[in-house]
Amino acid sequence: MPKINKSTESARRDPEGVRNDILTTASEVFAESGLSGARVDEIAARTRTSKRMIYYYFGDKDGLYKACLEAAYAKVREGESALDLSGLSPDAALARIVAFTFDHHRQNPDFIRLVMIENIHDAGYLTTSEVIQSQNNTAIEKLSDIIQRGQRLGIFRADLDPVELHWHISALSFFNVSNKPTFSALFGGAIYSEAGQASLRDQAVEMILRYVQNPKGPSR
Amino acid sequence: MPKINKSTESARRDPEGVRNDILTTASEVFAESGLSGARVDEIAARTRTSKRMIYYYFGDKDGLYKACLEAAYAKVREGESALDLSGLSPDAALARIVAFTFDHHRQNPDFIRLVMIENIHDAGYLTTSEVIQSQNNTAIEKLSDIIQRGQRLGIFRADLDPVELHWHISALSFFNVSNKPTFSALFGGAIYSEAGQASLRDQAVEMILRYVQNPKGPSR
Amino acid sequence: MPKINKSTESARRDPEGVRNDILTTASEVFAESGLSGARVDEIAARTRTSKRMIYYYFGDKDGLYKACLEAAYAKVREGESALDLSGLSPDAALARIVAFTFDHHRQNPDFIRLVMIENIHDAGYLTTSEVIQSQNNTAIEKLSDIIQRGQRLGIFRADLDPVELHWHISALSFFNVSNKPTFSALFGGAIYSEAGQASLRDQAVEMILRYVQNPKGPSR
Amino acid sequence: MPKINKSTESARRDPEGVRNDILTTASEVFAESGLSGARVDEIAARTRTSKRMIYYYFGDKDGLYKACLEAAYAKVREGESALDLSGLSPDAALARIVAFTFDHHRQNPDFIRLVMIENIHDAGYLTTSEVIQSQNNTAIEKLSDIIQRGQRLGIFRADLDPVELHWHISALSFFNVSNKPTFSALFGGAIYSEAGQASLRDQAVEMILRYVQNPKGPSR
DNA sequence: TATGAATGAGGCTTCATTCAT
DNA sequence: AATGAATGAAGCCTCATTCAT
Repeated sequence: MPKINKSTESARRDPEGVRNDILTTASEVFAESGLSGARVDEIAARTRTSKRMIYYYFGDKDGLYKACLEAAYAKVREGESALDLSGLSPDAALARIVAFTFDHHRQNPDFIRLVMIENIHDAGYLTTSEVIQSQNNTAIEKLSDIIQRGQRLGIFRADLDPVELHWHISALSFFNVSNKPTFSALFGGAIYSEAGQASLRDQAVEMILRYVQNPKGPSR
Repeated sequence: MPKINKSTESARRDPEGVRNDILTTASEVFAESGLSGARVDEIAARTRTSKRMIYYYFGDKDGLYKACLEAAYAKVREGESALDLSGLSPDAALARIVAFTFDHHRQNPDFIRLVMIENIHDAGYLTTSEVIQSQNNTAIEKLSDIIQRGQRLGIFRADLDPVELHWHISALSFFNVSNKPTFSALFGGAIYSEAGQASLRDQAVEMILRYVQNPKGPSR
Repeated sequence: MPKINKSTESARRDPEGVRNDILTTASEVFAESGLSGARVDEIAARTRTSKRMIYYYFGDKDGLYKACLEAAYAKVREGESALDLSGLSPDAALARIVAFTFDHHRQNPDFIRLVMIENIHDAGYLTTSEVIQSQNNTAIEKLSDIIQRGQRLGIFRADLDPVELHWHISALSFFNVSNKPTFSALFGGAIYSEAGQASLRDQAVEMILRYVQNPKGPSR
Repeated sequence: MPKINKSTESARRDPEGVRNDILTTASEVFAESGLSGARVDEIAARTRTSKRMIYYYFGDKDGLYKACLEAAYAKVREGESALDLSGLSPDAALARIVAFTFDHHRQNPDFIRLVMIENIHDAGYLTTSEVIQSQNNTAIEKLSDIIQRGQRLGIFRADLDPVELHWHISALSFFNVSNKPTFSALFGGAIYSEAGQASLRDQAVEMILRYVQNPKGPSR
C-alpha cells in the first residue's frame, strides 16, 4: 500500500520542503522496488509536487538515487554519532554498540535496502560519491578506542582489528534486516517476532563479547 | 566484460542443453543487473540460442527468473548435502560447517546476488515456489544433530536453537559476499584479500565455537 | 501539407520496403523541419509502419538522420555518374555539366535541404560517415578531364583547378535552391519562374564558359 | 567553447544594454544550433541577465529569433550602405562590389547562418517582418546604377538585370560561407585557407566582370 | 524447433513558458 | 526591472513480448 505524502495545504514556495519531500518519497520507492524497478512516475505521484521538480532538483533518476543514498548514509552516521558511550567499561561499551547497531539497522530498513541495491550495482554510486567518502567514520573510531581500552585492561585479546570487528557486528545486524524475507520464507517467522529479535540481539551481543575476550586474561 | 556462452557447434536438437544454456546465462545477467535491470535481449545475446527460445522454455521474464532462483537454491543445497561430517566431534563438525558455509558462499556469488534480489522483492518468488519450499533443509538437520550431540556431551550450552545458529552462520557468510562492494568502498579492500578472507573465516569459526560452548561444562 | 506514405495494402514482411519507406519519409520531414525541428512522431505517422520500427532499423533519431544524409548523397552521386559527356568538346561538356548540375539541384530540393542542415551542424555527421567519405567523387574527375582536354586544345586558360571550378558551379546551383525562400521574399519570385530559372541557368553556363576561356587562345 | 557575455559590473538600469546583450547572445546561439536546436536556457545562461528578461523584452523564443534576424539584416545593410563607389568606373565599381560582398559575408558568418536557418523555415519570419521588407535595398540600387553607366559606355552587355546580377554575386559569396563545413569535409580545407579564399574571391570578381562585358563593345 | 521482424505500452527526460515575490 | 521556483506538454527511446514463416 503506497504511502502518499500529499498534504492538504499546498506548501508552495518551500524549496527545501519540496526537496525533502522528493527525497523521502524516493527513498521509500527505491527501497521498495530497487533502482531499475522504481518508477519516476510513481515517485512523483506519491509526492506533493510534480515529476518535473524531480528533474529540477536532482537532474535525473540516477542523481535522485545518489541523493537518496547520500541522505541515508548521512542519517545513519548521525544516529551512530549520537551514541554516547562515556562512562562505560570496554565490554559494556562494546555490548552497547552491538545492541545499538542491531536495533538501529532494524529501525532503518530503507537504509538497508538502499545499501543492498547499491551492492547489486557494485557500489558504483558510493564509489563516486564525494559526500559519503568524506564522512569520517565514527563507528571505527569508537571501536578502535574500546579495543585499546580493553586491551590495556587485559580483558580483550591482543589480535583485534577495529575494521574486522565492525565487519562482524555489521554482518549480524545487516543480515537480520536484509534477508528477513527469504529467511522467514524458508525457516518461518518466529525469529522475526519481537521475542525472537530480542533473543537474536542478545545472542549477537554475547557472541561478540565472548569473541573479544582474552582467554588468559582477568575475566570475570 | 560480458561472458558469451556461444559455442562453435550449434547445439541443435539438444533441448536440455539449450535450457541449461539459457539458465546459466540468465543467472549471470540477473546476478549482474538485478531483476528489473536485466534485459531479456542481453540474456538472449549471450546465449547460443535465440530470444524466442527463452519464451518457449520459460514463458516470460519472471518465469525465467524463478527458474534461475530455483536452480541456484538446488545447486547450493546439493553442495551442502555433499558435506560429510561423519566421524567428527560436535565442535569439529560445527567448525567444519562454518568454514564450509563461508567458503561455499564466497564461491557462489551469483547465488548470493539472486538471494539479494529476491530479498529486494520481498521473497515474492521464493514464497510461491513449490520446488524450493519442498526441498528439505539439510543444513538445519545437520546443525540440529550436532547441537544434540554437543549438548549430550555437556560441551555445548543448553539454550541453542538450530535455526538461530544457522542464522548466525549465514549472517557472517552471506554478508561477506553480499556487502563486499560497499564495505570495501568504505573501508578498503584489505578484508577481501586472500589473507583477509582467511582471517575472517577463522574468526567466524572461533566466534561460533566460543558462543556455543558451555561455560560451565567440560571444555577442552 | 504533409504527404502520407501509407498504402492501402498492408505490406507486411518486407524489411527492405519498410526501411526505404522510413528513409524516404524521414528525408522529407528532415528537409522540411531541420534536425531538431523534425519530430520522430511525425515521421512515424507519415510512414506506413510504426515509430518503433524507426528505432529497430536506425537506432535513434541521429542514426536515422545520418542514414538519410548518406542515402541522399548516394542518390545524387548516382545521378552525377549517369551524366554522359562522351563525344562532347571540352566547352560543350562543361556547359553540359553546369546545366545539368543546375537542373539536378533544382530537382532534388530535399538533398539541398539536408546539406543545409548538415552545414548548420558543422558537417558533424558527414565527417563521421565512412560511407560518404569513401564514395569517389566523379564530379571532380570529370571536371579534371575536361580541363585537361581544354587546356591541351589551348581554348582553356592555364590556371584552372577542378575543385575550384566545382566550387563555382556548385555555388551557383546550390544557392539557387537553398536561398529561394529568402531571395524571393526580398526580391520577388520572378527569378523562380520557369523563364527566370531558364535564364539563370543560361547565365550560369555562360559565366563559367567565359571564365575558363583562354583570352589569348583560339576561341570561337 | 561557449562565449559568455557576462560582465563584472551588473548592468542594472540599462534596458538598451540588456536588450542588446540578449540579442547578441541569442544570435550566436541560433547561429550555432538552429532555431529548434537553440535552447532558451542556454541563451539566458550566456547572457549577463536572466531568462525572465528574454520573455520580458521579446515575448517568446520566436520573437527573439525574429528580432535577431532583423538585427542581422539591419547590420548587413548598414555595411553595404557604407560602401563608397564614387569616382569608380563601372567595371571597377562592380569589381569592388563583388570583392566587398565576398569579404563581408565571410566576416559575418552568424548572419549567413541566420539566413540559412530562415531558408530552412521557408522564410516564414522574413515574410512577416515589416522591418526587413521596408528597408530599401541599396545593393540593387547600386548595381542598377553601375549597369546603366556601363551600358551607356558600351562596355557592358545590354541584357543585364540588377536582381539577376545580385543573385550571381550573392550565390558565390553566400555559398562560400554557408557550405564551408560540408565542402571542406568532402574536398579538403585548402580552399578555405587565406590563400585559397583570396584566390576564390579574385576568380569570383573576374567571373562576374567577364560575364557583364559586352563582347562586341570597346573592351580593353 | 527455430528465427528475424514487428509492436503497444510505458519509461525517462527536456522544452518553452509562467508564477509568486 | 528582476528572479528562483514551478510546470504541462511533448519529446525521444526502451522494454518485454508476439507474430509470420
